[in-house]
Amino acid sequence: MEYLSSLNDKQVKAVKHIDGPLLVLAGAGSGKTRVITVRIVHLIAEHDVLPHNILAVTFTNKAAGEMRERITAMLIGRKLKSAPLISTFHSLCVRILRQDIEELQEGYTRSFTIYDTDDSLKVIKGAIKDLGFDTKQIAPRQVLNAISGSKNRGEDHELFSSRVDYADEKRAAIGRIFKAYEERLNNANALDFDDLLIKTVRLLRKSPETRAKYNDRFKYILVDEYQDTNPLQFALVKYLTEQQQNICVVGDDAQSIYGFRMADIRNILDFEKHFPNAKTVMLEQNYRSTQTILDAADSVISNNRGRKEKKLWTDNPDGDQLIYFQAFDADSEAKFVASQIYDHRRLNPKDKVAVLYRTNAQSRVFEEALRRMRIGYNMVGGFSFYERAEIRDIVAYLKLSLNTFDDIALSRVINTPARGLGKATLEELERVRKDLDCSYWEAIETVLSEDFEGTFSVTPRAVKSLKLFRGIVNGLIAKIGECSKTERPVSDVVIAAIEQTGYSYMLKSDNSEESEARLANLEELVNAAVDYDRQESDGLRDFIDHAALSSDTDKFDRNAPVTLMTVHSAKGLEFPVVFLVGLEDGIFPHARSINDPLELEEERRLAYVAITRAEKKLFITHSTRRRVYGAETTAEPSQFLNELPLDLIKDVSRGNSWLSFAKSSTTLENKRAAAALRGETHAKPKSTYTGKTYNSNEAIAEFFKSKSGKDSNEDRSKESKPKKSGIEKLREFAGKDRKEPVAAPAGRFLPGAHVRHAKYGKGLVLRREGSGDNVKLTVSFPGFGQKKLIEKFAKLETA
DNA sequence: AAGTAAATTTTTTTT
DNA sequence: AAATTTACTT
Repeated sequence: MEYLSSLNDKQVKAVKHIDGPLLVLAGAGSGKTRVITVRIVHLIAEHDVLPHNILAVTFTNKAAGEMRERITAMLIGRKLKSAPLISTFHSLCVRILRQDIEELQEGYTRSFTIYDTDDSLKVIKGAIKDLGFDTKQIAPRQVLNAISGSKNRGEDHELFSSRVDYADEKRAAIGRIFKAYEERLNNANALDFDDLLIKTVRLLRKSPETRAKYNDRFKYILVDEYQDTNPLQFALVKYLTEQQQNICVVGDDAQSIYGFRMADIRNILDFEKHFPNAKTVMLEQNYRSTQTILDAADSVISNNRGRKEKKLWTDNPDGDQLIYFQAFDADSEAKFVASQIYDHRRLNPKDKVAVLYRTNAQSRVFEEALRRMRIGYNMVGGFSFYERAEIRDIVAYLKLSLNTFDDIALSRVINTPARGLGKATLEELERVRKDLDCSYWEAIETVLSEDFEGTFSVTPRAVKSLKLFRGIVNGLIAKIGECSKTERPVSDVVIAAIEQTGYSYMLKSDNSEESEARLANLEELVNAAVDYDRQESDGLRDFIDHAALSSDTDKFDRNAPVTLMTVHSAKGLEFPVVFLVGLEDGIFPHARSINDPLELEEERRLAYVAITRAEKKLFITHSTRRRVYGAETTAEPSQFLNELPLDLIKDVSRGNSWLSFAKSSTTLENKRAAAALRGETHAKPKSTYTGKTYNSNEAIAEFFKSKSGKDSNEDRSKESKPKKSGIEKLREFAGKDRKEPVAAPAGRFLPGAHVRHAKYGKGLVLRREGSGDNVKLTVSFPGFGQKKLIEKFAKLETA
């Protein structure tokens, strides 16, 4: 049991708890993955549990892969007949459904197709058109979000529609689209990502036998990142552990960052309620970061109201200060990051570096800067291999061959490569499909069948093309059958799909560089297929499932010197050096979250996750100018910067920065103001607040008021979740405020104007009240918060 | 029917 | 600014 010696007492406690529910509340960097992996090894080695009977569930393939690797390494040398199943929620569901979905009797067969987000959007677009709506009035993306949200809360389209207020036309429309969407998926024998969970839960609910079967199979279940489970995932866990109750969940409420996917933090907070007799272990010793980094993280997260008090501590040294850089624009920010990486790696070549940003769109400038300095990097997320058009085309051929009801796959490839099937033919086909209420494939069969010759308005040329297309797909179907018993059931079919569809001919006859790159990509697909065949091959279907469920996130390479990724993707990872970039209001926290206190708290947890990724060095940067949709805008420093302990930060900006102002402003007045905003009577002695933190109702009220002047034309009323009435009122208030005409003489400081103040420096005018000599201005000074000034006395200058 | 030019939209975060 | 969709020419 030497593997136990490397654990602390609490960790050992978690590992040694065998039977019954166990909750491990594990702070950032407290060795949570270690506990899970050692626990699994312990179950096998000491308690003779068959690996086959163990299930560990994670959220990402990346996490699953990592865990699998570690466990395999620890179990090396033991002769085991089976391996524990380590899987994401989604692939677990696919595994169950591929076996038992027919029990559900909802018309689905085992050869169902998985629709990814892109496919779903296409279905929605089709449904919108079919119902006579316009995609301009109803954004498909918005519909998908509404549908997905509803599904993840465990609601179906009927429940959705029953909740429609008749005055709300848009919601009523979405309800109808929802229904049509479900019908289309059902007809196509297709499941979207959410359906994978829904159908599995429904199956387990419906069939006690199936439930018993999996309870029997999975005697010990572990769930990682439990704070990110949504109601469906919770239900799944509940059913799977119904009999044996051997459930171990690990998570940290402070790191719950998937609220937008309906993750419910209460799942972890109420674990003891959901699973009586649960034992709880708290892991609070951090092994990862320096004290300074932990202080910074704690200082930020302590601004959240809804959280379990947890005190993370470490034996690690204080370490370096945080390094702060304010850039002039996004390019100079990237340049700074690249040169710092260069310098750091010259002295510490072994240190892995991560650049973390809020949104994928930010990655570009960093890629360019790193390339310019010839620093090798690895980017996670963004554009996945399987998202490339040529890969998707070939995969679509394969999906269609496995399931000819897959309308989306069919419409993707019917004229790819071009074979002379144009708009007219496709429209005729669509009509036939609608009239007969069948799939495209059946429509093609009908159009081509001799019984109906002359019935349809298709040109002879089109008939020829359709026959060609049908021949190709039938050829592939035959090929799949032939190859299924051979040594190469996947790669031979993939090669056939590339060759027989005319795809490789198309790319080869076009001698552009792009075509060559695409051919190379297809070769990579073949390589992946060959690899798949070489491993214990589960056949073509699994290969395709894998393509659907893998996002490039799991392509994370721990050996890459520099990794670029979103903060979300970085969860669960750690790096000696971390750059947290783009700390600006509107980016981090994201503009979409700024108006909702709960979403803002999630952004703060996200910031907490970002900070706690760092082991030794943390760089934080922001830029004063940034392009949004190609237009240059000025950017305010992130409100989270205000929440950091400023005395732990070293400013390396050129010239005067937001931080230099913030640091010099430690007047009593500001401290009092900050304390009052937090609803405290006395400022904490340790506090270094200088500005406003937006976490009290008053502050939020002021925030709304101030924003009203800024983007006055924006319609932000639509499709908002039910919120606290107080917030609604504030919005209304902000709305009224907005309409008030601002009758100020020209040349004065109107809302939106950039001004300079002798003491506070640059600021933005948010509000203007009164007239004549009594004009009062509300001005936001980065680092000082908002100030009310009498225009006459303030001696403001235009900046 | 296919290729090109013009217009329009896009950005949260992920399986 | 880039990518996607639509409109227009051949």
